[in-house]
Amino acid sequence: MHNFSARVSKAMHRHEIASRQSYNSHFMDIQQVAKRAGVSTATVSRVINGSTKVRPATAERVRQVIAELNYVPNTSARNLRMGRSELFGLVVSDIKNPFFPDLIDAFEELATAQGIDVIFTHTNYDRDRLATCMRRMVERNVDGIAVMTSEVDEPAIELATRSHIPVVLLNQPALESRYSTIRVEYSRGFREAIAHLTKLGHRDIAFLTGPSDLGSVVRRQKAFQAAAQKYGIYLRKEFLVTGDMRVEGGRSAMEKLLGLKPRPTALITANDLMAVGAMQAAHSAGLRIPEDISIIGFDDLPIAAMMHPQLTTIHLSRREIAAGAFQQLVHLLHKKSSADPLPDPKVHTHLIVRGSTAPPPSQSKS
Amino acid sequence: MHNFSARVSKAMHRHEIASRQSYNSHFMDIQQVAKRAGVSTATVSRVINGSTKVRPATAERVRQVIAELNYVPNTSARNLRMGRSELFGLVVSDIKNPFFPDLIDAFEELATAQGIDVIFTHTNYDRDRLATCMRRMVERNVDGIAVMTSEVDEPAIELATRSHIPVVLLNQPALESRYSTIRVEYSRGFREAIAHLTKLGHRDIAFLTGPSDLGSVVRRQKAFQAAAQKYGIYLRKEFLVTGDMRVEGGRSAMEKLLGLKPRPTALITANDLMAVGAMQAAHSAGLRIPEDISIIGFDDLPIAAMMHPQLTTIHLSRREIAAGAFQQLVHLLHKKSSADPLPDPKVHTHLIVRGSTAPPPSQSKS
DNA sequence: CTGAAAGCGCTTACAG
DNA sequence: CTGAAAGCGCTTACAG
Repeated sequence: MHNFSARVSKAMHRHEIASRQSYNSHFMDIQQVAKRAGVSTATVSRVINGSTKVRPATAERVRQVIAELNYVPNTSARNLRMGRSELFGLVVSDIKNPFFPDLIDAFEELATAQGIDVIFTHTNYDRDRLATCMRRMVERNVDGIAVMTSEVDEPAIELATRSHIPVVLLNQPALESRYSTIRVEYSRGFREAIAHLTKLGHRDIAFLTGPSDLGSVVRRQKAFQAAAQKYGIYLRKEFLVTGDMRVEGGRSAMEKLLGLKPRPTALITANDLMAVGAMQAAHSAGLRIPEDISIIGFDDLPIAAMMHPQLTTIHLSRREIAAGAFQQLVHLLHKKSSADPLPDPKVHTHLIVRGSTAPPPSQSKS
Repeated sequence: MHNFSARVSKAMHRHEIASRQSYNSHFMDIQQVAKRAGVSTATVSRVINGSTKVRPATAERVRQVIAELNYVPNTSARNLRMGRSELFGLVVSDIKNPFFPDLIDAFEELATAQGIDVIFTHTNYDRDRLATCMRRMVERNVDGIAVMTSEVDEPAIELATRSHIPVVLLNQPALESRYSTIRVEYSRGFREAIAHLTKLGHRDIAFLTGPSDLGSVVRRQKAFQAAAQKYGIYLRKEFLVTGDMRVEGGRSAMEKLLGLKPRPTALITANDLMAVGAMQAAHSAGLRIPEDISIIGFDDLPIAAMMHPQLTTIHLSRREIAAGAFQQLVHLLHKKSSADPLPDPKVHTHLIVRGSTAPPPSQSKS
C-alpha cells in the first residue's frame, strides 16, 4: 500500500495522510483559499489577521473566497507557529457545588469577549486529580490557568509555573508570596451581619462553623469572632457548633443547638448549604423563622432567595472573583515575568438582608 | 534588530522567535529530550506514544530524561500532525441554570477518562452566540460537539457538519432525521406522577406549563395530558396555567390557582423552579404543603431536596443525557460517516416521591 | 502591497 | 529496534 517513492508528490502525500486521519479533517486549508483567490498564502494570512498592509481590493477578494469555501483556519497550526494558544484553563473543585456556576459563567464571559476559549475541568476535591488537570493544561499550552479550588497542592501548581504559564489561585494565604492569589476579605460581611443582628436586639448568637482543616472556614470563623467582639457579643462555647458544610450538617447542628437552654436567638452559618439544613431542622421542630429564631447564611447562593422565608445571607461575589482572576492572568501574560506586578485582587463580602432575620422572641431572654 | 542573514542558524532563529513569543513557551521540546537521551526524536515520540517497538532499555532511558527535564509534549504540534485534537466541545445555554452542572460534570468525567479535554461554552439563550460558539469549536478542530441547548439553529449546526465534525443535539425532534439527537421520553415520569396522585385520592389536578414556543414544554404538557387521560383525570381549562419557567412564574401562577374555586388539590409543574415558586406562594397564603395542597415538580434539581418539605418531583437524569451524548460522539468519530448508525439514545423520566405530596384535604371535595 | 521560504514541534512510512 | 526526513497548516522577516 505504501509503495510510493519517498519523493511522492505533495498532493498524493496529503491524500495518503488524509485517509489515515479521522474524517473531521476538512480539506480546506489556506492553500486552497490562496489558489482560488490567486494570491499567496501569506496574503491570505494577512487578510485573516487584519493586517493593514493589504490592498483593499485584494483583501475583499480573499474574504469572498473564504466565505465561498467556508474556510476555517486551523488553530493548531496557528498556535504551533505563534507559541500561544488563546486558551485559558479553569479548574474548580466541584461544578455541582452551586458556588461555582456563577464563577465559571463570568470567567467564560470575559474570556470569550477577548477571543479566548476556556478549557474547563474539575478536581472533585481530589489532589491527585489537580496534578493531572494541571498537566493536561500545560500540554494544551494554555496561556494561563485559574485554579479556583479551595485546597491546592504546590507541586501541582509548579507543573504550570515551570513552563512559565501564569497561574492565579483563590484564597491561598500560604502561597500568596509565590503566586497570584485572589483574596477574599470576610470582615465586612460578618461585621454587617453582627451589626444587623444586634440592632434587632440579639445577644445570644450562635455560629455554625465547618471542618477546621479548611482554610476558608477558619478565616470565616475568625471574621465572625472579630465582629462579635467588636459589638460586645460574647460567643458561648456551646454556641459554636461544627457541621460538614452540607445541608445534612446544618440540620444536625441545628438540632443540637435547639436542645440547648438557653438557646440562641440567632444563628450565623459558615455557608448557605448549612443554613438551609438549619432552616429545615428549625421547621421540623415546629419553630418559625424568623419569629422564633433568626438565621444568616454565607455565600448568597441562588437557593438563598428560593427558601421560604428567603435567607438573609452574606454575599460573596463569584463574578468579582472571576474578574479578578481573569484580569490577573491577562496582566501576567502581558507584563513578562515579575516586572510591574499587579497587586492581588481583594474581594469583599457584604450582608444581604432578606426574610430570615427579625427581632428575637421576647421570652427567650433567659 | 532583524539584521540576521536569511540563513540564520536554527538555534538563532529559534531564539529570535522565542523572544517574540509570550513567555509561556518552554524551551523544552522533543529535540532536547532526544539529544539528552542520545536517541532520535522518532524514538522519543515512540516512547511517549507507547509504541512496543522500542527496546525496553532505550525506553527506560528516554522516560528518565523526560522526567528529569520535565518535558511536556506540545499538543498543538501533535494535533496538527495527527489531524485530531482529542478535544470535545460542550455547549449549554446557561450554566447558571441548575439543570446543567450535573450534565457538564458527567460529560467532563467521561471525556477525562478517555484522555479527552473539553472546551466549554454557553450561549445565554442567544442564537447568534450559538453560531459563534460553533465556529470557534470548528477552529479549534474539536473532534465532536455536544450541543445541549434547548433551542438550536440549523445553520449554526451546519458550521460543524460541513467540516465533518460529529455533532449531537438534545431533544430536537425536528432535526432528528439529520443529526444525532438525545431524546427525552417524558411519558413514564408523568404517568407515575398521575398514578401517585390518583392513588392518594386526588382528582382535581392542575398543571403549570411554560411558554408554548419551547418544544420541551409542549412535550411535557402532552405527556401530562396523556397520563391524565389514561387515569381518567379531566383537566379543567382553568387548571392549566402558564408560567415563565422561573421561580417568579411559579409564584404568580400559584396565586392565580389559589383564587379559584373549587381549587385544585394537587399541582404538577413543568419544572422544579416553578414548583419552588408555587411552594412559596402556598406558604405565603398560609397553606400547608402537603396537607392542604400537593405539589410535584419536574427535573429533580438539587434544590428539590433542600426545600421544606422536600419536593416530590419527576427525575430527568442529566448524567444519562451526558453519557448518551458522549457515547454518540465517540461512535460517530469511530464509525466513519453513515455506516452502522447507533440508534439515538433515549432518556426516560421517573417519579421521586418525597414530602410534598399527601392525600387531599377532605373538605376540598367541592 | 505581495510572495517565496523557513520553521513552529510533533509523528510516521520507509529504509536500514 | 532505530534514525533521517517529510509534512501537518499556519505566520512572518525579508526581499522585492
